Amino acid sequence: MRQLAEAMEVRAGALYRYFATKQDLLTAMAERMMDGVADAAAEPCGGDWSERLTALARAMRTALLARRDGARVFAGTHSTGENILGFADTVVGVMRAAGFPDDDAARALYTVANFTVGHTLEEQAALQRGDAGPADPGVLADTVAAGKYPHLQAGLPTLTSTDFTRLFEFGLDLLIEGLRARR
Amino acid sequence: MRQLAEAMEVRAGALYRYFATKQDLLTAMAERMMDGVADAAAEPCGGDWSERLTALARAMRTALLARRDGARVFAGTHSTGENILGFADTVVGVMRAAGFPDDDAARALYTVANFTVGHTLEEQAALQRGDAGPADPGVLADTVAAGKYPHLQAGLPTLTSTDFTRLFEFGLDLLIEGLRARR
DNA sequence: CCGTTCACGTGAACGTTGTTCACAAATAAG
DNA sequence: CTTATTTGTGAACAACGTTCACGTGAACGG
Repeated sequence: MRQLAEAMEVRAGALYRYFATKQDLLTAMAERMMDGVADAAAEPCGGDWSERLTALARAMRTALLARRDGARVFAGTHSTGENILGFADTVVGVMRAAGFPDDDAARALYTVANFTVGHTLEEQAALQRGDAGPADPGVLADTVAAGKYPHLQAGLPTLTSTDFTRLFEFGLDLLIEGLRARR
Repeated sequence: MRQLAEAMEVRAGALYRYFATKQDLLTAMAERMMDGVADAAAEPCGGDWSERLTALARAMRTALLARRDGARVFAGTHSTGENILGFADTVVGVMRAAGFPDDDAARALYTVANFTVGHTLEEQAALQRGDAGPADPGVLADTVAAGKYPHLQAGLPTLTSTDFTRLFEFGLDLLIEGLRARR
Protein backbone atom coordinates (compact mmCIF):
# COMPACT_ATOMS: atom_id res chain seq x y z
CA MET A 1 0.00 0.00 0.00
CA ARG A 2 2.79 2.44 0.92
CA GLN A 3 4.63 1.63 -2.30
CA LEU A 4 1.55 2.23 -4.41
CA ALA A 5 0.84 5.43 -2.50
CA GLU A 6 4.37 6.66 -3.13
CA ALA A 7 4.01 5.99 -6.86
CA MET A 8 0.87 8.15 -6.73
CA GLU A 9 2.69 10.82 -4.73
CA VAL A 10 0.32 10.40 -1.84
CA ARG A 11 0.45 8.90 1.64
CA ALA A 12 -0.80 5.37 2.29
CA GLY A 13 -3.81 6.35 4.36
CA ALA A 14 -5.30 8.24 1.43
CA LEU A 15 -5.92 5.00 -0.45
CA TYR A 16 -8.53 4.00 2.12
CA ARG A 17 -10.80 6.76 0.83
CA TYR A 18 -11.27 4.64 -2.30
CA PHE A 19 -10.85 1.05 -1.13
CA ALA A 20 -11.96 -0.17 2.27
CA THR A 21 -9.29 -2.84 2.33
CA LYS A 22 -6.28 -4.11 0.40
CA GLN A 23 -8.33 -7.09 -0.70
CA ASP A 24 -10.86 -4.78 -2.33
CA LEU A 25 -8.08 -3.04 -4.19
CA LEU A 26 -6.72 -6.35 -5.44
CA THR A 27 -10.20 -7.44 -6.46
CA ALA A 28 -10.56 -4.26 -8.49
CA MET A 29 -7.18 -4.97 -10.06
CA ALA A 30 -8.34 -8.47 -10.99
CA GLU A 31 -11.41 -6.97 -12.61
CA ARG A 32 -9.24 -4.61 -14.64
CA MET A 33 -6.96 -7.40 -15.76
CA MET A 34 -9.90 -9.20 -17.34
CA ASP A 35 -10.88 -6.18 -19.39
CA GLY A 36 -11.48 -7.19 -22.99
CA VAL A 37 -10.71 -10.86 -22.42
CA ALA A 38 -14.24 -11.91 -23.29
CA ASP A 39 -13.84 -10.26 -26.70
CA ALA A 40 -11.50 -13.06 -27.72
CA ALA A 41 -14.56 -15.09 -28.70
CA ALA A 42 -16.08 -12.35 -30.84
CA GLU A 43 -13.11 -11.98 -33.19
CA PRO A 44 -13.21 -13.66 -36.56
CA CYS A 45 -11.80 -16.85 -35.15
CA GLY A 46 -13.93 -19.50 -36.78
CA GLY A 47 -17.38 -20.48 -35.65
CA ASP A 48 -16.21 -23.71 -34.06
CA TRP A 49 -16.83 -23.85 -30.30
CA SER A 50 -13.44 -25.45 -29.64
CA GLU A 51 -11.56 -22.62 -31.35
CA ARG A 52 -13.57 -20.05 -29.46
CA LEU A 53 -12.97 -21.72 -26.12
CA THR A 54 -9.28 -22.04 -26.92
CA ALA A 55 -9.12 -18.36 -27.79
CA LEU A 56 -10.83 -17.42 -24.53
CA ALA A 57 -8.47 -19.49 -22.43
CA ARG A 58 -5.44 -18.09 -24.23
CA ALA A 59 -6.71 -14.56 -23.75
CA MET A 60 -7.15 -15.20 -20.04
CA ARG A 61 -3.63 -16.54 -19.65
CA THR A 62 -2.24 -13.60 -21.62
CA ALA A 63 -4.14 -11.17 -19.41
CA LEU A 64 -2.79 -12.78 -16.25
CA LEU A 65 0.75 -12.85 -17.62
CA ALA A 66 0.59 -9.18 -18.54
CA ARG A 67 0.95 -8.11 -14.90
CA ARG A 68 3.42 -9.19 -12.27
CA ASP A 69 1.83 -11.81 -10.00
CA GLY A 70 -1.32 -11.51 -12.10
CA ALA A 71 -2.37 -15.09 -11.43
CA ARG A 72 -1.78 -14.82 -7.68
CA VAL A 73 -3.81 -11.64 -7.51
CA PHE A 74 -6.61 -13.18 -9.54
CA ALA A 75 -6.65 -16.42 -7.56
CA GLY A 76 -7.03 -14.56 -4.29
CA THR A 77 -10.08 -12.60 -5.30
CA HIS A 78 -13.80 -13.30 -5.59
CA SER A 79 -14.98 -10.59 -7.91
CA THR A 80 -18.44 -10.06 -9.32
CA GLY A 81 -17.47 -7.25 -11.68
CA GLU A 82 -18.71 -7.00 -15.21
CA ASN A 83 -15.48 -8.13 -16.84
CA ILE A 84 -15.33 -11.37 -14.90
CA LEU A 85 -19.05 -12.04 -15.22
CA GLY A 86 -18.90 -11.10 -18.89
CA PHE A 87 -16.06 -13.53 -19.45
CA ALA A 88 -17.89 -16.28 -17.59
CA ASP A 89 -21.09 -15.61 -19.52
CA THR A 90 -19.22 -15.73 -22.81
CA VAL A 91 -17.58 -19.05 -22.02
CA VAL A 92 -20.82 -20.66 -20.89
CA GLY A 93 -22.52 -19.15 -23.94
CA VAL A 94 -20.02 -20.71 -26.33
CA MET A 95 -20.57 -24.11 -24.76
CA ARG A 96 -24.35 -23.84 -24.77
CA ALA A 97 -24.36 -22.73 -28.38
CA ALA A 98 -22.30 -25.82 -29.16
CA GLY A 99 -25.07 -27.98 -27.81
CA PHE A 100 -23.67 -28.81 -24.39
CA PRO A 101 -26.19 -29.11 -21.57
CA ASP A 102 -26.31 -26.20 -19.16
CA ASP A 103 -24.59 -27.95 -16.27
CA ASP A 104 -21.72 -29.22 -18.40
CA ALA A 105 -21.30 -25.74 -19.83
CA ALA A 106 -21.03 -24.31 -16.34
CA ARG A 107 -18.59 -26.94 -15.19
CA ALA A 108 -16.48 -26.45 -18.31
CA LEU A 109 -16.10 -22.81 -17.35
CA TYR A 110 -14.78 -23.64 -13.90
CA THR A 111 -12.50 -26.35 -15.22
CA VAL A 112 -10.90 -24.19 -17.89
CA ALA A 113 -10.59 -21.24 -15.51
CA ASN A 114 -9.10 -23.33 -12.70
CA PHE A 115 -6.63 -24.96 -15.02
CA THR A 116 -5.59 -21.64 -16.52
CA VAL A 117 -5.11 -20.02 -13.14
CA GLY A 118 -3.26 -23.06 -11.78
CA HIS A 119 -0.93 -23.14 -14.76
CA THR A 120 -0.20 -19.42 -14.83
CA LEU A 121 0.36 -19.41 -11.08
CA GLU A 122 3.12 -21.95 -11.53
CA GLU A 123 4.45 -20.18 -14.61
CA GLN A 124 4.80 -16.80 -12.94
CA ALA A 125 6.27 -18.37 -9.81
CA ALA A 126 8.95 -20.01 -11.93
CA LEU A 127 9.64 -16.83 -13.88
CA GLN A 128 10.02 -14.76 -10.73
CA ARG A 129 12.23 -17.46 -9.28
CA GLY A 130 14.49 -17.14 -12.28
CA ASP A 131 14.15 -20.81 -13.11
CA ALA A 132 15.11 -21.99 -16.51
CA GLY A 133 11.92 -24.05 -16.62
CA PRO A 134 8.96 -25.41 -14.68
CA ALA A 135 11.32 -27.37 -12.46
CA ASP A 136 14.68 -26.13 -11.33
CA PRO A 137 17.12 -27.94 -13.59
CA GLY A 138 20.12 -27.76 -11.29
CA VAL A 139 18.82 -29.34 -8.13
CA LEU A 140 16.44 -31.66 -9.92
CA ALA A 141 18.97 -33.03 -12.36
CA ASP A 142 21.36 -33.96 -9.57
CA THR A 143 18.72 -35.63 -7.43
CA VAL A 144 17.27 -37.52 -10.33
CA ALA A 145 20.62 -38.65 -11.68
CA ALA A 146 21.25 -40.46 -8.41
CA GLY A 147 19.25 -43.42 -9.70
CA LYS A 148 15.94 -43.09 -7.91
CA TYR A 149 13.08 -41.64 -9.95
CA PRO A 150 13.87 -43.34 -13.27
CA HIS A 151 10.71 -41.98 -14.88
CA LEU A 152 11.58 -38.40 -14.00
CA GLN A 153 14.95 -39.02 -15.58
CA ALA A 154 13.26 -40.13 -18.79
CA GLY A 155 11.07 -37.04 -18.85
CA LEU A 156 13.76 -34.66 -17.67
CA PRO A 157 14.14 -32.64 -20.88
CA THR A 158 10.43 -31.87 -20.89
CA LEU A 159 10.22 -31.42 -17.11
CA THR A 160 12.89 -28.74 -17.19
CA SER A 161 11.69 -27.10 -20.37
CA THR A 162 11.13 -23.36 -20.55
CA ASP A 163 8.29 -23.64 -23.02
CA PHE A 164 5.34 -22.76 -20.82
CA THR A 165 3.20 -21.91 -23.81
CA ARG A 166 3.59 -25.42 -25.16
CA LEU A 167 2.71 -26.86 -21.76
CA PHE A 168 -0.38 -24.68 -21.53
CA GLU A 169 -1.50 -25.65 -25.01
CA PHE A 170 -1.04 -29.31 -24.13
CA GLY A 171 -3.32 -29.10 -21.11
CA LEU A 172 -5.83 -26.94 -22.90
CA ASP A 173 -5.97 -29.39 -25.78
CA LEU A 174 -6.60 -32.22 -23.32
CA LEU A 175 -9.58 -30.34 -21.91
CA ILE A 176 -10.94 -29.54 -25.36
CA GLU A 177 -10.62 -33.14 -26.52
CA GLY A 178 -12.22 -34.31 -23.30
CA LEU A 179 -15.13 -31.99 -23.93
CA ARG A 180 -15.40 -33.16 -27.54
CA ALA A 181 -15.75 -36.73 -26.29
CA ARG A 182 -18.92 -35.63 -24.48
CA ARG A 183 -20.55 -34.67 -27.77
CA MET B 1 5.36 -18.04 13.38
CA ARG B 2 4.41 -16.71 16.81
CA GLN B 3 1.19 -18.72 16.74
CA LEU B 4 2.99 -21.92 15.87
CA ALA B 5 5.60 -21.18 18.52
CA GLU B 6 2.89 -20.68 21.12
CA ALA B 7 1.31 -24.01 20.22
CA MET B 8 4.73 -25.58 20.81
CA GLU B 9 5.12 -23.68 24.09
CA VAL B 10 8.17 -21.91 22.78
CA ARG B 11 9.05 -18.40 21.62
CA ALA B 12 9.02 -17.51 17.91
CA GLY B 13 12.76 -17.02 17.60
CA ALA B 14 13.40 -20.65 18.54
CA LEU B 15 11.87 -21.84 15.26
CA TYR B 16 14.74 -20.31 13.34
CA ARG B 17 17.07 -22.93 14.78
CA TYR B 18 15.28 -25.42 12.54
CA PHE B 19 14.12 -23.42 9.52
CA ALA B 20 16.05 -20.51 8.10
CA THR B 21 12.88 -18.85 6.85
CA LYS B 22 9.11 -19.16 6.94
CA GLN B 23 9.17 -20.26 3.31
CA ASP B 24 11.38 -23.20 4.24
CA LEU B 25 8.94 -24.20 6.95
CA LEU B 26 6.04 -24.04 4.50
CA THR B 27 8.00 -26.06 1.97
CA ALA B 28 8.61 -28.73 4.58
CA MET B 29 4.89 -28.68 5.39
CA ALA B 30 4.07 -29.17 1.70
CA GLU B 31 6.42 -32.13 1.62
CA ARG B 32 4.66 -33.67 4.62
CA MET B 33 1.25 -33.16 3.08
CA MET B 34 2.25 -35.29 0.11
CA ASP B 35 3.29 -38.18 2.32
CA GLY B 36 1.80 -41.41 1.03
CA VAL B 37 0.01 -39.79 -1.88
CA ALA B 38 2.09 -41.68 -4.42
CA ASP B 39 0.87 -44.96 -2.87
CA ALA B 40 -2.54 -44.36 -4.39
CA ALA B 41 -1.26 -45.95 -7.59
CA ALA B 42 0.08 -49.06 -5.88
CA GLU B 43 -3.23 -50.12 -4.31
CA PRO B 44 -5.33 -52.78 -5.98
CA CYS B 45 -7.05 -50.23 -8.16
CA GLY B 46 -7.09 -51.94 -11.54
CA GLY B 47 -4.15 -52.05 -13.89
CA ASP B 48 -5.64 -49.48 -16.21
CA TRP B 49 -3.54 -46.32 -16.49
CA SER B 50 -6.60 -44.07 -16.39
CA GLU B 51 -7.79 -45.50 -13.09
CA ARG B 52 -4.33 -45.16 -11.61
CA LEU B 53 -3.98 -41.56 -12.74
CA THR B 54 -7.45 -40.78 -11.42
CA ALA B 55 -6.55 -42.33 -8.07
CA LEU B 56 -3.36 -40.25 -7.89
CA ALA B 57 -5.14 -37.00 -8.64
CA ARG B 58 -7.85 -37.78 -6.09
CA ALA B 59 -5.25 -38.61 -3.47
CA MET B 60 -3.49 -35.33 -4.13
CA ARG B 61 -6.70 -33.32 -3.76
CA THR B 62 -7.56 -35.20 -0.58
CA ALA B 63 -4.11 -34.50 0.84
CA LEU B 64 -4.43 -30.79 0.09
CA LEU B 65 -7.93 -30.64 1.53
CA ALA B 66 -6.81 -32.35 4.73
CA ARG B 67 -5.06 -29.20 5.96
CA ARG B 68 -6.32 -25.67 6.16
CA ASP B 69 -5.00 -23.64 3.22
CA GLY B 70 -3.28 -26.80 2.02
CA ALA B 71 -3.51 -25.81 -1.64
CA ARG B 72 -2.22 -22.29 -1.01
CA VAL B 73 0.71 -23.61 0.95
CA PHE B 74 1.49 -26.16 -1.73
CA ALA B 75 1.18 -23.68 -4.59
CA GLY B 76 3.65 -21.32 -2.96
CA THR B 77 6.44 -23.85 -2.60
CA HIS B 78 9.02 -25.36 -4.89
CA SER B 79 10.02 -28.48 -3.05
CA THR B 80 12.41 -31.20 -4.15
CA GLY B 81 11.65 -33.55 -1.30
CA GLU B 82 11.18 -37.27 -1.73
CA ASN B 83 7.40 -37.23 -1.37
CA ILE B 84 6.90 -34.71 -4.13
CA LEU B 85 9.51 -36.27 -6.39
CA GLY B 86 8.12 -39.71 -5.60
CA PHE B 87 4.64 -38.59 -6.55
CA ALA B 88 5.89 -37.01 -9.76
CA ASP B 89 7.88 -40.11 -10.64
CA THR B 90 4.86 -42.32 -10.02
CA VAL B 91 2.60 -40.24 -12.25
CA VAL B 92 5.12 -40.13 -15.08
CA GLY B 93 5.72 -43.85 -14.56
CA VAL B 94 2.04 -44.68 -14.95
CA MET B 95 1.86 -42.73 -18.18
CA ARG B 96 5.02 -44.23 -19.62
CA ALA B 97 3.85 -47.73 -18.75
CA ALA B 98 0.65 -46.96 -20.63
CA GLY B 99 2.66 -46.33 -23.75
CA PHE B 100 2.72 -42.54 -23.76
CA PRO B 101 5.90 -40.92 -25.06
CA ASP B 102 8.19 -39.45 -22.44
CA ASP B 103 7.39 -35.81 -23.15
CA ASP B 104 3.64 -36.34 -23.08
CA ALA B 105 4.00 -38.23 -19.81
CA ALA B 106 5.88 -35.31 -18.31
CA ARG B 107 3.40 -32.76 -19.55
CA ALA B 108 0.50 -34.86 -18.29
CA LEU B 109 2.03 -34.66 -14.82
CA TYR B 110 2.15 -30.88 -14.88
CA THR B 111 -1.32 -30.59 -16.33
CA VAL B 112 -2.95 -32.83 -13.77
CA ALA B 113 -1.02 -31.23 -10.92
CA ASN B 114 -1.78 -27.68 -12.03
CA PHE B 115 -5.45 -28.46 -12.48
CA THR B 116 -5.67 -30.15 -9.09
CA VAL B 117 -3.94 -27.29 -7.33
CA GLY B 118 -6.00 -24.69 -9.19
CA HIS B 119 -9.24 -26.44 -8.34
CA THR B 120 -8.44 -27.05 -4.68
CA LEU B 121 -7.23 -23.48 -4.30
CA GLU B 122 -10.63 -22.25 -5.36
CA GLU B 123 -12.41 -24.89 -3.30
CA GLN B 124 -10.64 -24.00 -0.07
CA ALA B 125 -11.04 -20.30 -0.71
CA ALA B 126 -14.80 -20.79 -1.07
CA LEU B 127 -14.99 -22.99 2.02
CA GLN B 128 -13.13 -20.49 4.16
CA ARG B 129 -15.31 -17.72 2.73
CA GLY B 130 -18.37 -19.61 3.93
CA ASP B 131 -19.85 -19.69 0.47
CA ALA B 132 -22.59 -22.08 -0.30
CA GLY B 133 -20.86 -22.95 -3.53
CA PRO B 134 -18.10 -22.07 -6.01
CA ALA B 135 -19.77 -18.73 -6.64
CA ASP B 136 -21.52 -16.70 -4.02
CA PRO B 137 -25.20 -17.38 -4.65
CA GLY B 138 -26.55 -14.21 -3.09
CA VAL B 139 -24.67 -11.53 -4.96
CA LEU B 140 -24.44 -13.52 -8.15
CA ALA B 141 -28.09 -14.43 -8.33
CA ASP B 142 -29.15 -10.80 -8.01
CA THR B 143 -26.71 -9.53 -10.61
CA VAL B 144 -27.56 -12.27 -13.03
CA ALA B 145 -31.30 -11.94 -12.62
CA ALA B 146 -31.06 -8.36 -13.85
CA GLY B 147 -31.13 -9.63 -17.43
CA LYS B 148 -27.52 -9.39 -18.54
CA TYR B 149 -25.58 -12.64 -18.56
CA PRO B 150 -28.34 -14.92 -19.85
CA HIS B 151 -25.98 -17.90 -20.07
CA LEU B 152 -24.93 -17.56 -16.47
CA GLN B 153 -28.59 -17.55 -15.56
CA ALA B 154 -29.07 -20.83 -17.40
CA GLY B 155 -26.13 -22.41 -15.59
CA LEU B 156 -26.88 -20.84 -12.25
CA PRO B 157 -27.84 -24.01 -10.37
CA THR B 158 -24.54 -25.62 -11.32
CA LEU B 159 -22.52 -22.43 -10.90
CA THR B 160 -23.68 -22.05 -7.31
CA SER B 161 -23.48 -25.73 -6.48
CA THR B 162 -21.67 -26.93 -3.38
CA ASP B 163 -20.57 -30.18 -4.95
CA PHE B 164 -16.85 -29.54 -5.40
CA THR B 165 -16.13 -33.24 -5.70
CA ARG B 166 -18.40 -33.50 -8.69
CA LEU B 167 -16.72 -30.49 -10.28
CA PHE B 168 -13.28 -31.95 -9.68
CA GLU B 169 -14.29 -35.28 -11.15
CA PHE B 170 -15.67 -33.50 -14.20
CA GLY B 171 -12.40 -31.72 -14.92
CA LEU B 172 -10.34 -34.77 -14.15
CA ASP B 173 -12.45 -36.86 -16.51
CA LEU B 174 -11.94 -34.28 -19.23
CA LEU B 175 -8.18 -34.58 -18.84
CA ILE B 176 -8.29 -38.37 -18.83
CA GLU B 177 -10.45 -38.47 -21.95
CA GLY B 178 -8.18 -35.96 -23.61
CA LEU B 179 -5.22 -38.15 -22.84
CA ARG B 180 -7.04 -41.23 -24.12
CA ALA B 181 -7.57 -39.46 -27.42
CA ARG B 182 -3.78 -39.30 -27.78
CA ARG B 183 -3.54 -43.11 -27.71
C1' DC C 1 34.87 -34.17 39.50
C1' DC C 2 35.77 -30.17 37.03
C1' DG C 3 35.95 -27.18 32.90
C1' DT C 4 34.90 -26.76 28.24
C1' DT C 5 31.89 -27.31 24.47
C1' DC C 6 27.77 -27.14 22.26
C1' DA C 7 22.76 -27.36 21.32
C1' DC C 8 18.84 -25.00 22.51
C1' DG C 9 15.84 -21.42 23.92
C1' DT C 10 14.94 -16.52 25.57
C1' DG C 11 13.70 -11.75 25.36
C1' DA C 12 14.13 -7.75 23.39
C1' DA C 13 14.54 -5.32 19.50
C1' DC C 14 14.28 -3.92 14.24
C1' DG C 15 11.96 -2.86 10.07
C1' DT C 16 7.85 -3.62 7.49
C1' DT C 17 3.08 -4.46 6.88
C1' DG C 18 -2.28 -3.25 6.70
C1' DT C 19 -5.23 -0.17 8.89
C1' DT C 20 -7.36 3.72 11.74
C1' DC C 21 -8.42 8.36 13.07
C1' DA C 22 -8.43 13.25 14.54
C1' DC C 23 -7.42 16.99 12.06
C1' DA C 24 -6.17 20.37 8.24
C1' DA C 25 -6.52 21.99 3.58
C1' DA C 26 -8.88 22.46 -0.65
C1' DT C 27 -13.03 22.46 -3.31
C1' DA C 28 -17.96 23.02 -4.25
C1' DA C 29 -22.72 24.72 -2.93
C1' DG C 30 -26.07 27.84 -1.28
C1' DC D 1 -18.98 34.89 2.13
C1' DT D 2 -20.23 31.17 4.64
C1' DT D 3 -21.21 26.58 4.99
C1' DA D 4 -20.71 21.66 3.59
C1' DT D 5 -18.35 18.14 1.54
C1' DT D 6 -14.47 15.97 -0.29
C1' DT D 7 -9.78 14.74 -0.08
C1' DG D 8 -5.22 14.07 1.95
C1' DT D 9 -2.03 14.19 6.14
C1' DG D 10 0.69 12.46 9.91
C1' DA D 11 1.04 9.96 13.60
C1' DA D 12 -0.03 6.04 15.72
C1' DC D 13 -1.51 0.89 16.36
C1' DA D 14 -1.05 -4.11 16.37
C1' DA D 15 0.82 -7.80 13.93
C1' DC D 16 4.28 -9.78 11.14
C1' DG D 17 9.01 -12.16 9.76
C1' DT D 18 13.47 -11.98 11.32
C1' DT D 19 17.92 -11.17 14.01
C1' DC D 20 21.03 -11.40 17.80
C1' DA D 21 23.56 -11.06 22.26
C1' DC D 22 22.96 -13.69 25.99
C1' DG D 23 21.61 -17.35 29.54
C1' DT D 24 20.89 -22.18 30.46
C1' DG D 25 21.43 -27.07 30.73
C1' DA D 26 23.28 -31.38 29.18
C1' DA D 27 27.25 -34.00 27.18
C1' DC D 28 31.96 -35.07 27.17
C1' DG D 29 37.07 -35.48 27.68
C1' DG D 30 40.82 -35.55 31.03
